[in-house]
Amino acid sequence: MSKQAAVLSITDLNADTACCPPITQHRIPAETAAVLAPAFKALGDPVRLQLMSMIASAPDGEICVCDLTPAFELSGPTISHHLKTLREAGLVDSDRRGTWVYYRARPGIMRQLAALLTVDAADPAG
Amino acid sequence: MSKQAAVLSITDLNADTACCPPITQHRIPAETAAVLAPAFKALGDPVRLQLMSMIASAPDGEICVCDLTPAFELSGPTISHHLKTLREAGLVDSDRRGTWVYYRARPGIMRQLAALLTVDAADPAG
DNA sequence: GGCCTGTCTTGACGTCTGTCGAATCAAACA
DNA sequence: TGTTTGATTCGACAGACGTCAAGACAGGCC
Repeated sequence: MSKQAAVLSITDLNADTACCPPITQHRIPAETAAVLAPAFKALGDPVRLQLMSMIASAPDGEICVCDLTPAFELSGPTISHHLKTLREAGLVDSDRRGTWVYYRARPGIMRQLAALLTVDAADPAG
Repeated sequence: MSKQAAVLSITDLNADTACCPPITQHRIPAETAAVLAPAFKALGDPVRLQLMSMIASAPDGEICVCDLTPAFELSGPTISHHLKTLREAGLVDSDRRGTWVYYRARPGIMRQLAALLTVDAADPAG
């Protein structure tokens, strides 16, 4: 998969190297925006943001759905739906182990999003 | 404005000091998620993400709406609507100067969001 | 095998969002 | 003052989203 490809994918976003410079430095191409926006969108719901933080801050690097669901006053299917959204956005990975399903954060894409929002001290915007 | 207030506001998000540790370190409280999620949500649309990058990377730190609108194949009202969304999320500031309206990025909240997504090398998730 | 527990999928419903055309507001200029 | 140009607001509509109830599936235990 060449780095020069015009169209990015979730795979690229989870790579170790940054896919894009901060938005304070260059305008994002439409193709890049189309790939990155869903990730931000997935974090744009309070429930999913909390879910994401619970998963990302889990002591063992992963957390059981059975620990996530009771933390909200929402039905099981609703939590499952939100987790699916996070999964499809490439933010988390799931893994069934026996009866329970465990979720794990994907640090690569989180780094990409953080890098994109980086504000350099010397930026005009700063 | 005390730092211990349970409820945050957009003002807090634009402060220079970080309001919250990275989500890889602590679970986000519901109140914090409720304040931060709209900012991510605002960035969750490809058009708004491009608008934000055009504004944040503007050479003079600000950019005229008249330069933003022709960059998209969308009507003026639609661009105006997206800009309003970014404004209400606290991501940009607008400023009318004579005939034209200029938009400027608010680096404070961008830093907050970036800090929230920071993945430390020593994190279990990393 | 049969049952139970836990999770995910499906279908449905009300609400929110993105988009546009028309109207409105603000500033400059003749 | 009246006209022109630029940006926002209003009203409307199709499509997407968040939520739940009901059903289906996977795995463990008797």
